[in-house]
Amino acid sequence: MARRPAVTSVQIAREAGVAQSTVSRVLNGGSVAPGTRRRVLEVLAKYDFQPSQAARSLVGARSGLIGVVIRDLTNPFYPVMIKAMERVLHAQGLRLTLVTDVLTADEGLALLRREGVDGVVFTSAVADDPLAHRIAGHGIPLVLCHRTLAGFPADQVEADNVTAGRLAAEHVLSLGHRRIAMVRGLAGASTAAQRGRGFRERAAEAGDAVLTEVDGSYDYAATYTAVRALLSEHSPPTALFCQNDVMAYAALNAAAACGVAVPRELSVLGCDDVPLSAWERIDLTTVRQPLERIAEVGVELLLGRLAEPDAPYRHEVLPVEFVERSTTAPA
Amino acid sequence: MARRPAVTSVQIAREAGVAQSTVSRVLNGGSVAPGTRRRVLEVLAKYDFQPSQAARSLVGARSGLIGVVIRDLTNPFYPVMIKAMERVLHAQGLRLTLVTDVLTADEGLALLRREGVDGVVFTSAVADDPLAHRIAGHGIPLVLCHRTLAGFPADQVEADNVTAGRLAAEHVLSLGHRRIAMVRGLAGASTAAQRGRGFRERAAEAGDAVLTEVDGSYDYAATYTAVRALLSEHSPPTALFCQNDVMAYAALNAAAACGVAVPRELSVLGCDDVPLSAWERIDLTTVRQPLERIAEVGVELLLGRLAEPDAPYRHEVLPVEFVERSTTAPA
DNA sequence: CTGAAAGCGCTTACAG
DNA sequence: CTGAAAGCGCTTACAG
Repeated sequence: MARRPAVTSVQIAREAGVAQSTVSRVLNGGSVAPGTRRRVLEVLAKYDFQPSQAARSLVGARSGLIGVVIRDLTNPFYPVMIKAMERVLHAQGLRLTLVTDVLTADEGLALLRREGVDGVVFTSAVADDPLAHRIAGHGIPLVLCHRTLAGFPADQVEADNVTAGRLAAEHVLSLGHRRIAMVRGLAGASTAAQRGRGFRERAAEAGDAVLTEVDGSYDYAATYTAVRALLSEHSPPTALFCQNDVMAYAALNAAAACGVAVPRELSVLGCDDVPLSAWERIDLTTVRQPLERIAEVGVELLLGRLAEPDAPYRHEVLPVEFVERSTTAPA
Repeated sequence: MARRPAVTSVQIAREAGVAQSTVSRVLNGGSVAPGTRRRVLEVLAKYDFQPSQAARSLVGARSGLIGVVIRDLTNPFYPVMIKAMERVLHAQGLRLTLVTDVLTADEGLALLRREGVDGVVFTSAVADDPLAHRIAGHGIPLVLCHRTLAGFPADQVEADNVTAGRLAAEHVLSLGHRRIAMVRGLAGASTAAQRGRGFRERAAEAGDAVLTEVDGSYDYAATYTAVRALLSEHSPPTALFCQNDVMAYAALNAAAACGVAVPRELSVLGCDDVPLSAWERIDLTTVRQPLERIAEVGVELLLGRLAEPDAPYRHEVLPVEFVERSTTAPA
């Protein structure tokens, strides 16, 4: 079996002629005489010794494992975030365990508990999220990252999504569009609520804009269908704000399928600025949120929390930036 | 600390009035009298007990953890595979730990050993891969999945990549193209070698085709640059076969950047058929390999190996399928 | 600085 | 069917 380690700290100790606890000390940076340390290090190197994580986390105060809860790994958004988190965690000698939507909330929680994660970065919160509450209820430190929950007792980090929505509306209005539509993200997601609010408020300020809303739920297929229906109505909108990039891709493709020219007949805007959006074939006008930075801050907040469990909660709001590309044009 | 479980099997045992070993038996399906089992189950449910994985894998024969070695998570290829693997593993009560290119080979190996993985699904093999050899060298069962290594002592599963290359060449030739280019994948990757071979052989059979090759290393940026250079030569090719879809996207975007019309001036073909390729905005002619099936078979081979360590090695080759879309046209 | 010992929470023979 | 005990490989006080 692969499981049982080929060599344990006891054997290292024997060969180095010291006690097992001494091996443990050189491994964990305890006080050891230079000569002893050198001798142990040699044997350690000889066998390329790797201490068993299972034993370590069974006895130690920490497992060194951080749970990361995401939704759909195939949304190009998440790989970017995960990679950024992995980098920060790895620099601290920590590992990451992924909980995706392949698991139910119950299964995800059970997993995080069985694994004994030190904390959780939660990226997929929705209003009254049962999983977020239950994780916290089990006393597992967590931070809300990317999507937040008002009043939730935890550190939180998100983009300035209200401004993102306002910037999108601003652009659409300045191009002269007045028949406007918005594809909403997932009900209950703070990003959807905030982007929607910013867009609506700014659109209302114009006075003469007509805003239609349809549901996309941050889902490609649902959006594709919804936008095809929208575009075949009597007087379709001339501009369409999608609350994230993936829905904007669906809209772009739906428009192509309907023979609606972008941006000549329809302007399309997204929100996120995933790398894909900069491709010439897509070239999506969107609002950039600092994806990697959000992920990094999420992890940093969690590590800070683990270091100082009683510090006051922090809530970071990161700036967004409008990115004009070629899917938008004057009405 | 989150780490220390709120309730352990000893406490469950006490409350149920049985020995701790009895709790273990109902947890693991040992023989227990119906009445006793019911009583224990009740207490288990009352606390929603979750046994510590650390303790379990420390003492048990298996950790229940499978390592999955991939390269770049941001290649849309991998999320699809990982999701498929997660599903199969989850159905067996197993978990997955990801090793990506955020880690060096040394770090990846150390991680897999410390974690005590029961086995590894290796998807990123290159010729003489040091990591694959070293994993095997440590006695950790592994299967080569998606990319293979001739003569490597392990179960292997891959697509019929030689045929994939042939099908691509066949299509290009039948459209009348004779000035042809191929963007090669990563040197040392079996997929690149096989797809290249199939394409070259079939192209050679035409007798009058001129084939140029450039390096893309399965990398978006490298391919983008290489294709821009290629398209600005005196007599650029009229058809371009990219050994995977990501490189084809780079080619499509590079062509757009150069003002080269696809498919009128340049036909572009990929290989993989990632979901993205079906988008109207991309609509890439490509050769489909059964992504999810490859992932599933990879996991199944590994589980089979764990069940029967001495079975003869299996080598599965899964069929591919040509998918004509709109990025190719007659010369 | 270093060793002997306890103990983390389980699974697995071993008795009965 | 069930309990008592050993032991997995470590970390962490506790002595010396």
